[in-house]
Amino acid sequence: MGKRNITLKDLSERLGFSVSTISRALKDHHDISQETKYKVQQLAKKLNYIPNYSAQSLKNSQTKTIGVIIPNLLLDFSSKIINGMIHQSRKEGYRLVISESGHSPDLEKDILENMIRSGVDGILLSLTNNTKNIDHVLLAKEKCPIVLYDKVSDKIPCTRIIVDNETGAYNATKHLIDQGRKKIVFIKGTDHSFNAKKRFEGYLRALKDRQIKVDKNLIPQCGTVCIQEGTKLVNQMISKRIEFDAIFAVTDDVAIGAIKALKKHNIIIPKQVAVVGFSNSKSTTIIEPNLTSVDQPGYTIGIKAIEYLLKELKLAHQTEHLLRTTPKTIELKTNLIKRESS
Amino acid sequence: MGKRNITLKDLSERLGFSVSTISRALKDHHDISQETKYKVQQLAKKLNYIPNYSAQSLKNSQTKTIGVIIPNLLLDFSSKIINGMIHQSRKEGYRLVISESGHSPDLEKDILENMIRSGVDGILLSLTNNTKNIDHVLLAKEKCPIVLYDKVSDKIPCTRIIVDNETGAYNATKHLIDQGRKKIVFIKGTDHSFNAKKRFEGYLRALKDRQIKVDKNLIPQCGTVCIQEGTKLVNQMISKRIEFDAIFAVTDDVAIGAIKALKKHNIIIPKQVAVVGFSNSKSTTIIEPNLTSVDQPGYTIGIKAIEYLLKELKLAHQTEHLLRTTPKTIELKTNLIKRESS
DNA sequence: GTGAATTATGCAAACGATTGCGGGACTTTA
DNA sequence: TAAAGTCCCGCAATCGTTTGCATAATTCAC
Repeated sequence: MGKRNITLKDLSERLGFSVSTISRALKDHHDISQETKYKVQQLAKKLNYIPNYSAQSLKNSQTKTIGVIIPNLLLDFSSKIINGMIHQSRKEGYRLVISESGHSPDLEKDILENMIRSGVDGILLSLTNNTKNIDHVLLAKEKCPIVLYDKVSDKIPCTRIIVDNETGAYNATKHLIDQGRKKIVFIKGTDHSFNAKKRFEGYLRALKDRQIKVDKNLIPQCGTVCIQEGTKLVNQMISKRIEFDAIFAVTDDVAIGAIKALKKHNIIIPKQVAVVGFSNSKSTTIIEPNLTSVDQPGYTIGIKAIEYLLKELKLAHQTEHLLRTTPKTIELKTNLIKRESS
Repeated sequence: MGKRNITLKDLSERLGFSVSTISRALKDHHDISQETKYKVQQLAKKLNYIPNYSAQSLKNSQTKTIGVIIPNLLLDFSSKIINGMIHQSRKEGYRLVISESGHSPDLEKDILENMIRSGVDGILLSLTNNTKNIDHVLLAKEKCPIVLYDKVSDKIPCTRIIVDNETGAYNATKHLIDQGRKKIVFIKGTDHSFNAKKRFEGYLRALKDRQIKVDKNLIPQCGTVCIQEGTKLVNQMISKRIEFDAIFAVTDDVAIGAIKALKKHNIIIPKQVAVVGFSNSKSTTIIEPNLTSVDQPGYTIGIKAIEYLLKELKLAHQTEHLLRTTPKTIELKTNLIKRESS
């Protein structure tokens, strides 16, 4: 602004070449002579020519932008994922348009539609905890490639980038069992969360492996997944005089809430009760005792999500239409970080 | 895309109207008869017509997207800011392209240029802690409106959205003084950080107001601003047998590091030493004792940043060129949250 | 020295939407 | 009945870039 941006036409007028020659010269087309290329490229540099993105998008019908939908940005884990996406997309020459659904399915739907209207080449989607109806996703999928990450659903036939929640939870539980813990509480997440379900399955498998029988009293369930809820549930168990020697919580926040409750009742961690969380968020090293937790490779999720989406974009671009590749599921390994709480 | 997107031309062919009539009918132009409008709008809805963003951008020479550059996403405060931006921009019909500079001036410069190439209408910029040379920003400012937020510089003549760091620090320090604390440590941030400087000034003013003289021994300085650094500095002071009865840290992380050091030395908080941080991050309620901290309205910063940038965009659009409005500085109030640590 | 191949460039349509201008059909006014 | 006004609508240019095709100039082979 100030003054208008330089265009191909400007260059063409200054140099006496046609616009098409300028265009080709700038992209080193073999039809153009070295001399001409040189002149054009020099002038372009001198005048700081910047190709008009919109015009290119219009012509090439690709916007080089990727939409990202995330339920909650205010989590360490989310930031890590976004970070990976930012870095990888930058490397690949794509822009990222990021929006937050705040765990509202309606907003999710709206954002999805909006992104498609505003012309993104593809979308990275992590579902709301409350997304039950998935029609809007299926519909969106008809218009542009979608890759699911972290919070996924097996009802949506898209490539999925997730962590191996089941094995992560299995290892965490086994870690507790190996210490001789027998009465291991599992604080469950909400019911229709894919991840929460997998973590529960991991817990169950570990118990089964070691022939510990499942005690429903030891498996309270969160309404919302947060610190307060962890505290509340553990308080309840204590006041019901339910006995336990370990707690594995579906989430770090819940685990931290649990720790707070235990400390309030002067229960010694990890001597009397060991605690393990899930996510390895920053808080794990701030709470005392430091919380053992299952680390999820958020940054890598971000990277992979971009990678796989771009693969699909390239395929779609070659074949000139959305193809129904059999969706893959990429499961990333978790890593149990042992700390003072266990 | 399976099948091509519907265009105005498609509608025009189906209905027998010209493309221009279709265009006008869709935007409720008064030149078009009710009947025609109805027909067009019906068919558009039925076929799910989506105007081509790139074409509109090209024609209107505005992309309806805003670039956001942030030094570090992995902070509660950053997430809050981004959140505010996301919500406000959405409300105003703008998209957000977000990138992270990782506190690298080179990357900052590169991202800035890239955003301008890729055609954003305006940019929201929070500077790197290491940005000394600001030429790239001034240069970018010639091409598109920039609003600075949070980490700003007074050398750049742009509108600034910041919190009132000085008053925040002043109040925090006064709070400590009011409790009878006399030997108040201030753990300083890096030297050329605008915010850190202001916080230090607030600290100094409070001391001056209460006629406490400044003791350089009580003002250690961070290399990098993090937990470890806080611990290290406090450990040093203790081993040097420097006496103090309160610590005000430039950042929550530093304050948390300080608390860890104090606890390790069995110093009772807040009885022997009170601690106050800055930012009111999530960790403040996880560390024990809970940390008193200066709350910064991150979400509001995000909102305001978008608001003021859009104001400038509208002005620029009216006057058809970048105008040098005298840049305003919007200072948002902070709020001291008192907790157990003081 | 003629035809073919190569090299370098320009023409013009296309991408999809917007908009100033012009004009036909119809109604109103004097 | 002629002039003026109103209402609807289409033509065509435009935004900046890309690209298939045509064309002109030059070179090569025989």
